[in-house]
Amino acid sequence: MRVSAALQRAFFARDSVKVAPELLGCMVTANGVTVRLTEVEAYREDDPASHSFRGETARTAVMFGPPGFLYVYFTYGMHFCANLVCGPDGSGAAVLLRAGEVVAGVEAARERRGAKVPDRDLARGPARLAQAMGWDREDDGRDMVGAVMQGTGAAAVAAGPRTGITKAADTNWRFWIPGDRFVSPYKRHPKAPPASAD
DNA sequence: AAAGTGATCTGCT
DNA sequence: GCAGATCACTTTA
Repeated sequence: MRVSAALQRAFFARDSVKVAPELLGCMVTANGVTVRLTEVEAYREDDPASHSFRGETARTAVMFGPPGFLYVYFTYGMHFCANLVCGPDGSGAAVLLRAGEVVAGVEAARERRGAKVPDRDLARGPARLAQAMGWDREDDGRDMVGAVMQGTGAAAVAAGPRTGITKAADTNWRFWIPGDRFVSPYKRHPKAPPASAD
């Protein structure tokens, strides 16, 4: 089952913090691989941890564009990560695709990730997921409406602090399917201030 | 715990 | 323009 392009665009046009948990359990297909999302994080313009926080730049242009497009960025000199752009056109919000279960195209995914990578690790981690999907800088700005399908959904959703960031390290905008094996381990950034104790 | 890697951003000139 | 810091990560210890 799939909804119309207009309805799906409207789905992404909402607040990324609302959209993120609803993406869990959804299927995303690209380049011969389909993943079921198990872990995502929300970012938006009023968020110090977001690339969009300091305004639009050449890199973040897609993030400030219309919703439903893919924002791909390159980091740490070797990794790509992928987001689904959210919010209305002109707002800098997106949902980072952090992990998923490869449910179709395992062979294609393993070809990109490496022959001896176990199924569990094919897309468990944002850069791993992007590599499994065959995404790189050329996919920045690609229209994802039609590539995202509602799956069986998530039986439950957990929320907690986002992984690997130094700013806004206690904002609970990471969402995952509790108990799912295809969720990456939480790692606080070594330079982030100690966790708040509430 | 820290290296590896390079684009990007900031804050100077 | 240019230097220095930073970085939504992965891998190997």
